[in-house]
Amino acid sequence: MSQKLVLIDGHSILNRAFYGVPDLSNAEGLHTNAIYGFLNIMFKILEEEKPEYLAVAFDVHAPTFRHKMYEAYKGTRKPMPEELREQVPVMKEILKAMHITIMEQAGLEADDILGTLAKKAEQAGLEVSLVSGDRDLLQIATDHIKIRIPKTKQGRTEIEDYYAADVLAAYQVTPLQFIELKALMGDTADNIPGVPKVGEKTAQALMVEYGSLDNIYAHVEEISKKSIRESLIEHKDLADLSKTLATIKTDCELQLDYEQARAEGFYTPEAYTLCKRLEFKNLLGRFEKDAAANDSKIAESFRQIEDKKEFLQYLKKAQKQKEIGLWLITEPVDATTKKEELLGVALSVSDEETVFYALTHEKEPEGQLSLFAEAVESVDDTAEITEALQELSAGTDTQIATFDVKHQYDYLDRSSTEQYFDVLIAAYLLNPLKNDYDMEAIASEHLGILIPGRAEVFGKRDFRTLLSEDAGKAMEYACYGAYVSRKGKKVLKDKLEAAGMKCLMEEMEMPLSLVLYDMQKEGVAVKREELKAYGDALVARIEELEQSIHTQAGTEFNINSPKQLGEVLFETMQIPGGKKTKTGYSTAADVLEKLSADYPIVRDILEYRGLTKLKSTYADGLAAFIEEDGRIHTNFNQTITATGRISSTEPNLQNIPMRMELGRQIRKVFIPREGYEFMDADYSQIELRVLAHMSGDEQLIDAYRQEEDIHRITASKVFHTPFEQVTDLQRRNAKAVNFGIVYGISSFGLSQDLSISKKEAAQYIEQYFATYPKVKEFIDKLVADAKEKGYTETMFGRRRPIPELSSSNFMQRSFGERVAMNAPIQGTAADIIKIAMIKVWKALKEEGLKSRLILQVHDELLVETAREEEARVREILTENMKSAADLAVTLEIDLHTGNNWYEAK
DNA sequence: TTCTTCACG
DNA sequence: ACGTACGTGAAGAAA
Repeated sequence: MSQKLVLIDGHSILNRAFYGVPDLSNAEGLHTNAIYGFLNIMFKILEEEKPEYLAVAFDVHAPTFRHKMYEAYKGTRKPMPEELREQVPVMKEILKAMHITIMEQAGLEADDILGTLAKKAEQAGLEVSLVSGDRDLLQIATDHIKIRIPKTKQGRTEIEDYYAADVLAAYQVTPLQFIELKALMGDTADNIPGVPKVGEKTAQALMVEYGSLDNIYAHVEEISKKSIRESLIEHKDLADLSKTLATIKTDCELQLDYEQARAEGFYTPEAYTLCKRLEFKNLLGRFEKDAAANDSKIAESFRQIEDKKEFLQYLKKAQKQKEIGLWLITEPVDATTKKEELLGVALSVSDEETVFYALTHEKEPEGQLSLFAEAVESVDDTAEITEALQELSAGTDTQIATFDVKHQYDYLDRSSTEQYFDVLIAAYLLNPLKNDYDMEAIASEHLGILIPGRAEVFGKRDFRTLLSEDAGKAMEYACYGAYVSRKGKKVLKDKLEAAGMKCLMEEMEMPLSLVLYDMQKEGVAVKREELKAYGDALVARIEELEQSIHTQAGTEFNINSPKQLGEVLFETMQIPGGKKTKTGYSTAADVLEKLSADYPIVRDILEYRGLTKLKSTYADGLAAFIEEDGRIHTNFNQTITATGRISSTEPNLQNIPMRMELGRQIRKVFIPREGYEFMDADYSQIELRVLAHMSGDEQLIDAYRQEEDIHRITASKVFHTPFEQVTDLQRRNAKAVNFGIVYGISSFGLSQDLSISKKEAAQYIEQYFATYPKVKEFIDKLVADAKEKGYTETMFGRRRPIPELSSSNFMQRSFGERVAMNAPIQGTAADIIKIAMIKVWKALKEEGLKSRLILQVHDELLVETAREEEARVREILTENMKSAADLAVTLEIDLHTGNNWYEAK
């Protein structure tokens, strides 16, 4: 058996894959569909052929001789879409990482490289498979050179194979004649003009009859069809040019280094890391076992300390270190609670030394006393270890790098945050668009090292199980955490500094992490019984509505199912209001509301929807989160949002009903503890004020100086109406435009919101911009700057990348533009309230007050206030919120107190 | 797991 | 011509 060479036409396959694979992108916003498709095709071919050698050819972007000839003839080539262009360098990077030979040479097209290499290999006695999406290559086919054309359809890749005989069978011409066939018929995709009026059929007939281009012209007078004959004669120059264009060179000065082109050693750690970054989860398996061998080098320096005394001494010694990495592993005590216990401590002091200690926990004796109870020296050493950790982390002599510090404050010194650096927060600031920031991702993206992933190590096990089942793995996993934290700090700190976010990190996010920790720890008291009663009260009405809806529909169905509901309303009942979504009928509230006037059943459905939402999400949902202390401890997440806001989960306490009275009643179950009251302060239109400041628009700033209803003033200015005569409608419209500006205005969006025509909406916007000209200037500049830099920035330097801005897709690009307008405004407002939170928290703490900050809802702070401290807390909130930022307009707040959250709003 | 809907700012 | 307002999280259904 002779040896085999696989040659791949890089751009052509990438192109095929780009159009054949649905749009994909990773968390960085990089499009990846073409790369994904390419790799799939390549792996498929490799598995089929098992070749000895492999090379990929690319065009160099500089125009080649053939292009120039063509461009001289007719314009330029169609540009490559940006989504594809950005994938080319990454594709090459991944091929390089896989040690696959890339052939490219200025002045040579990929076709010529492929043709030359194929012919040379054939002469050397190899079997050649040439993979391309381009039928042009068929002219190269012989008995030993197989042209393979992959077709991607419906996610499946099928490959058409052509030896010389197959070309003859398919086109009735030999591969060499195929060149002239192409020259006659042309190829728009390949920019070969061809002879006008000669298409595939005519060209084929001519070639079959005359055998060559020369022979056709020798007998051109015999051609019966007048129009074809004349076109051939008139456009002989085009035929000749086309032949030159269509001919692939096979005699270039080019050598393939067969040693380097060996088809082996693809699965390198670099390639694995890249695949991971590109989020090709199902390709990762190919790399894993080879990559695993490489992991162990770092892990060789990891060790476990078994003896508690030894570990305590180690912690003491570590206090002399200036920089350490520390990672504490905690897990909930059991599935019923959020309460966690400390399971392990990993400490990394240098590249050579990272250690791990596993804590022991005394377990309650179950059932009868064991005979061996005396023999088991199982004591809970949490207290001792915690004490040592507190000592280690107190003061600023030892800088501690860690991952997710908020989850570890239980065991650390909390008198300041200056000694901590959280690589999780740093990674978030550097790119807030990612879905998760696990240790593996940070290690690979920022340190370029490969570490075993959580899923890989744990499977479905938790850390506790892992410790008992595979202590070595558990130790290694924990140590990686400390190691990556310590190493990552240096890199991330530099990156933050370079991006101008050092201050944001050190003075805003790190202190905030402790504030959020305290808020979570504090929680908020909820009246369990009242919440239950609220839910029960809903049930009766829900059941009544369910009956009524089923009766009116004449059929029993699941009202909660949009699919069934759509079918019942728009098919069974024949209610007009047609399709909307790709999966079926839309039954969203705005659709149903338009129908509710005419159809009683629709009114019932809307009411039903509202009530079941309250029951499931709030009544039942919240009840499940009340802990033993009678309080709900939400998670405040600091590394989720794209704009810098914080988010709340398990449960979400940032979306408790407010706008509708019935829902709002739920707020009555949130109560202060005995002897306390709630004090709630929210910023008044903080985003619009931020807009006024950032744009510097004198009119808008002036409007705020008047301390009057801003929407009314806007209406007065925009509609040229005296302030007192502004109608409610005018005010509502002005308010919608104000909101629209903050969201990244579009006439369509505004028209939807106000139920007016796009044209009218556009007029409002125009008038608004005429009133506030600098606002227009400002948001235009935001978009322009973002396009140039690829990201937007808040007043405090927080960045948000906007990859969509370079999209060739209108929808995506428009989205990017709206985001560019919104993110700096929403983000700056988020920054301001974060500053306020830190200031309020500090003031309460420094003055030794009992009152506590417990909730944040984007522009609102809730303080559980000791009654005797009311006056002082009022001052603290007011002062600190107002002075959180120095803007051209004042920051105003609305502040209320009450015996529950309902009263305090 | 993904989609649809809906609660909040 | 394209088809949306910005930012979240949770529940239930469908796939």
